[in-house]
Amino acid sequence: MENTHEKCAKVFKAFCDEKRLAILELLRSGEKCACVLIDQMEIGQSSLSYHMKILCESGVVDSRQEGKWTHYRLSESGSKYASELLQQLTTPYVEQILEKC
Amino acid sequence: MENTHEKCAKVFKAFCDEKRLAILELLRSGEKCACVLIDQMEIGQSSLSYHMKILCESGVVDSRQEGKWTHYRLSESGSKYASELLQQLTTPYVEQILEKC
DNA sequence: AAGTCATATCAATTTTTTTTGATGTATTAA
DNA sequence: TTAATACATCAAAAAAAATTGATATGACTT
Repeated sequence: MENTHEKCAKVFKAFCDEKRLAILELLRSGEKCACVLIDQMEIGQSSLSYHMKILCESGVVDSRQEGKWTHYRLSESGSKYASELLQQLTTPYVEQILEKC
Repeated sequence: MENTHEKCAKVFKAFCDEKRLAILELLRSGEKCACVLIDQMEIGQSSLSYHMKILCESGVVDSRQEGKWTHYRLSESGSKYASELLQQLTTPYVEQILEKC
């Protein structure tokens, strides 16, 4: 049960950091390889790798290996999942009031 | 522009921590005062206060003072805003391809 | 096979977040 | 007016996250 919150928190880690938001913004315009992201983000190589891992673990980003390059892109299914989760987390839960017969 | 990411990240801080997710879950069943949350969360008073501040700053939670009590509840407008933001952040941006005449 | 390139991972350090205990401030109760 | 309650805020400590530099790995190149 508490593990649920841990997994859930992991999804939103993608969005709670400025740099990761900037990366997501770059990915909105299409798949990018790590080297391009490093250039555009002005960030160290291992630092980018760290953030990409968090983004992939959130499910919001997918990666694809092509030779020595790694390409990253937004995951449609992951985004949909995050969106549904957010919805669920913020929707009031109304206890069913049982009417007397 | 970069300030945008900072503000945006703030919204999702509400959801990237296990304890805050647990608090949100409690609030789904209706407004609660701090003392009730402290009881149910098994958390220190100042620690709860800290988390409630983050939740309120995210806009997802509203607070209401009543005498010496502070009541917290989910904000419908804040939740909607978070949801729209998430949508925007994960929607591919397709550059308009101008067709030749 | 040896060298180079793209990236992941590791350990150490720095920075940020969270917790804790103490203190301050209203508000209500006696 | 004194005491108690409910909470915010502060400063110090602890814990977690992020950055950095070094090293490792696996693919292409020569």
